[in-house]
Amino acid sequence: MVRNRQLLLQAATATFAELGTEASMGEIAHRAGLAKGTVFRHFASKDDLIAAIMLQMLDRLIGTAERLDEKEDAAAALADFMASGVEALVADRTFCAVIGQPSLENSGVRDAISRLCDVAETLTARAREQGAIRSEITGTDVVLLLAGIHQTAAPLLTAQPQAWRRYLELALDGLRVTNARTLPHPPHALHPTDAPN
Amino acid sequence: MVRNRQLLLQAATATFAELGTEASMGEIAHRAGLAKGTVFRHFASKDDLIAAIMLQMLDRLIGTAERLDEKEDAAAALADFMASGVEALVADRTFCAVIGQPSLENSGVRDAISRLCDVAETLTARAREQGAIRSEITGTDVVLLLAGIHQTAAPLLTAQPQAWRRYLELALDGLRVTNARTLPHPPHALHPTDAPN
Amino acid sequence: MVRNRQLLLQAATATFAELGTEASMGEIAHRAGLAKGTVFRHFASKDDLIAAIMLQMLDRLIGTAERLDEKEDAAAALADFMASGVEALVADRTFCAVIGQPSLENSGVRDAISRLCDVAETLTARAREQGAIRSEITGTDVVLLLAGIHQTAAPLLTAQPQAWRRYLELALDGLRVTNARTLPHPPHALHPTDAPN
Amino acid sequence: MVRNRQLLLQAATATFAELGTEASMGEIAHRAGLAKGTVFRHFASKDDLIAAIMLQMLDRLIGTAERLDEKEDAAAALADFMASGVEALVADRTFCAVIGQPSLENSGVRDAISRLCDVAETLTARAREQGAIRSEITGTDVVLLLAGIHQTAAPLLTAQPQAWRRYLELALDGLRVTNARTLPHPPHALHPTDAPN
DNA sequence: GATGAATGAGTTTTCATTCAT
DNA sequence: GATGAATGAAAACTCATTCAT
Repeated sequence: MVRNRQLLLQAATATFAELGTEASMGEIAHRAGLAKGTVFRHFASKDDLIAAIMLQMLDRLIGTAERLDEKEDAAAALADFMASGVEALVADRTFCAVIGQPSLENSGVRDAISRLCDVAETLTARAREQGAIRSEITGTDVVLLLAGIHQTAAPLLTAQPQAWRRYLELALDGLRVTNARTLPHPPHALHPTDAPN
Repeated sequence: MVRNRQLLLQAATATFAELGTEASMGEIAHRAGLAKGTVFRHFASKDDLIAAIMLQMLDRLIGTAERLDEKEDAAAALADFMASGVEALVADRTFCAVIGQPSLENSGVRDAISRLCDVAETLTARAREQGAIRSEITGTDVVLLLAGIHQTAAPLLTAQPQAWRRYLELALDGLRVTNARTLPHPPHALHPTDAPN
Repeated sequence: MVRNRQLLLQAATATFAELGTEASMGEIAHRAGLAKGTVFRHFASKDDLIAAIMLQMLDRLIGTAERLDEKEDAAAALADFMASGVEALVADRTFCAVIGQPSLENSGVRDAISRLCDVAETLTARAREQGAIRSEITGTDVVLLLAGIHQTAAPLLTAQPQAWRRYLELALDGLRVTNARTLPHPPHALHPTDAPN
Repeated sequence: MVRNRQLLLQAATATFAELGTEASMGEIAHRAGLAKGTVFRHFASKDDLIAAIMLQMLDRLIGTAERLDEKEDAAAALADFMASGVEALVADRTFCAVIGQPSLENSGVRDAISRLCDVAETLTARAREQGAIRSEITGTDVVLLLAGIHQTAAPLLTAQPQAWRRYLELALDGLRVTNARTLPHPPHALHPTDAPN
């Protein structure tokens, strides 16, 4: 049933957020009020479940980016995008843990990350053109920063759930600096095999 | 034997850096050229071993900070400290993974983090007073940023091991901005439960 | 539906032949183009399904024996019967695997095996009387030899699908010897618990 | 400890003989009076355990063959070898179940089977030369017959543990026939990739 | 002190079987 | 009658931890 799938995704998201990816499938089943076997009926393996959660979040974030791209003010759109992104990570540690592991060789997730970088680049390009941010910043930079900002605030998560706003603003201030030296390392794509440009 | 303890710490650091915290005690023992039982003679549990590694790294970092505090140029000292810190994280994923988990209820590590925040605050205060960075930035902010910058570059780690330099510079640029709005969330200590001083 | 039953028996026969008795009910349902639940509507349990397949094969073999019994030449009839029997086993490993397990306490199968031994005995008796085979050989011996001959050639099954013919002939040569010593162990019925007749 | 290894091999042999290869590692551990983990300390996987059992039996059988080869009377030596072989199978069904599964891609076992065929061929060759058996029979035929004879008697195993002697004699009588037609299918090696001859 | 064999709880995953639709 | 979602009892295998030698 489609409702059980939702139940499982919710339970898994919450469980992974709380215990990390090492949380057991049994725990997730229990929290969803279902039997172990049912988890495997919906997601063939633990990796599949993790991938599904990440895809869900990535798709949401891509949608947000596309909606924000219709805004006139590119700088505000970019800031809103980053706020949405960090907030999504705060609600679900899984994303962060897995985005750094290239071992998750899930093509669906890889593709979604590429798409996310693409829409981020669209937003970023407009902000660059409007002179709102440094000219050297790419969409991939912006996506990478999401996880970085989240991580910065993560140790405070329980005591200060909104602390990420402080570090997001700090990062935005860094992006907005226009009279600074060129950054010391060139930008790079996350999955450079995607397309030769 | 005190030499075995060193062997184990080295092997464990390398193993955790490579395989993450899920690496088994057996693997660590093997890499140290010792038997499993010996690991438990030196470290009562896996968590203890992890804590010892973190302590080692934190102590090194505290030492670095203290040495840098003797420098005249506070801004340069702070930048060097952050570079050392991020580099240490890059060399050892364990730190990052654990710092966000308040579940590591190890008082030794908590104390060391507090001390690190203290020396970082000393460095930061001088930079603030010299007008080199925003007046609202605290030592804790700086410590938190270490993990954040590392995480930002983490997905590129294999392909671009030096990418963290790009994001460190970006963060420093954010810190150096002086004409920006006040940050939206107040600063906070990492372990506010410590005795109030 | 009676047609679904046929579909299932065919699919199960093929599946067990290919994958052995460990093949899953789901796989069988899938190959039959039906749902798992339907398998259980037709066969109360996996053991029941296996028993049904064996019954089918045994019935076919009994029919063959009855038809061959009308032949004049008893020796040829017996040889043909054995060839049919071994060929049936070669086409379906299940039979062989299960015949040796007294754990399959299925009375239908036991009865069918008894009937098979009976018709085999009819054929064998005529061959004995015609002096074509040793006088001490029983129908049960002949039935047991079917599985034995199949097993002899089984390791070559993939590379040499017809190898059983070699060992069938060898066995027949053994049966035809008339000047040999009496066999060292007396003949026995397969299911001596059957009503004494 | 070496004694536990023996305990496990014994328990596993008995368990597999009784329940077939589907018997669980847990059951084996239990029968050996050891914990589950201990089984895996001695045998890395279930397949490894099965392979170890088969190797043990094959090595014993090879030894027997070599000893018998010193006998003057080649026919008697061959008969003794076959009796030993069938008896070994009767004591351990595992061998039979696995010899037919080329899926057990264990090179150690494959090599041992080859060696067994080689010594069997040595025995067989002498019997052939002494005119005691048909000239077309190979060592591989003899090895294959071991499992076949065992299988023939298998259904009687509980009621008549010695019934295999009846079918062994029958097979020997087949081998001894010298005035029979040539067998219909040529002989073949079990692992023809071993050496081109 | 060091060893490594033994332990057993815990993990992912499979699958026969049941049952509401 | 048919379906396939749900179940939960195994199964193979891992690993932190203990302890006799």
